[in-house]
Amino acid sequence: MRMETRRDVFQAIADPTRRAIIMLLAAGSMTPNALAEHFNSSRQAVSKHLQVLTECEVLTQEQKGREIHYHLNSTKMKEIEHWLEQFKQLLSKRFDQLDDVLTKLKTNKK
Amino acid sequence: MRMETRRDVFQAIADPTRRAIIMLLAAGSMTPNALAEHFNSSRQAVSKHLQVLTECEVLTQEQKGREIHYHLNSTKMKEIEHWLEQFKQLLSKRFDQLDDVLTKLKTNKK
DNA sequence: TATCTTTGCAACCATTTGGTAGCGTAATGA
DNA sequence: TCATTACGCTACCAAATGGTTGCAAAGATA
Repeated sequence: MRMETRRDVFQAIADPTRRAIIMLLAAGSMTPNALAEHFNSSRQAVSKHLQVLTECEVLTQEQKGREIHYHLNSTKMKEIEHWLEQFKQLLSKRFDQLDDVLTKLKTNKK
Repeated sequence: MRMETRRDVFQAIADPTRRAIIMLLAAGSMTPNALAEHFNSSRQAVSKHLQVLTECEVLTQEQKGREIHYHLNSTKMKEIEHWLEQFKQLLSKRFDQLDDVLTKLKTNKK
């Protein structure tokens, strides 16, 4: 029973196709059709992923006539970076504590 | 029509509860019951997440009597880091190209 | 030994996901 | 003007997800 649809960067990068789309858009903005050509999946399938990515605010749309150009909002990706940073800090803290324990054992042995 | 169950680090961190579990385990190994106390969800729900995380090889189990201690395989997290690194490189490349264009425009104006 | 505790596992359920097919609309181009 | 193209949107489908309840196994404890 999920309360609400979770739409965050972490969900954005959960799907391999979406990760590929992000990578392609990191190289430059593209239209759905141009993107779809890079995949086996249909235009609609890619379009759905683009929708998800837009909801996650990883992408922004720019209408140009009948074409829509999708741009990457690279700042959103920093959330992942930030989370990883916190994770690494927790890890290093743990190893610091382990160091403490080892140091104490040493001094006790003296 | 999904071909196979996707089980990778990216799917592991897609769920907020799983991200929290990873954070807790970054501080030190724990049993399912101890973990479940940190959440509103039931032991079984947490256990399911642990199962997913184990399948993703983000966690390893260690049986100690009737208790099971879950440990973090922090090396798996490097996959995320690696992906982010690639992403950033692509981004910077794009900006380099933009720089090229700007430089050329400058020289043309001369 | 009998009982409690920790845990995995299977069954089940509602919702979400990733995908397809088809329709409507608006812009482009002959 | 008429055909084509690019796209969003809806409806639909099978599989996956996140969650629950209940049960069984095996270790701890009295």
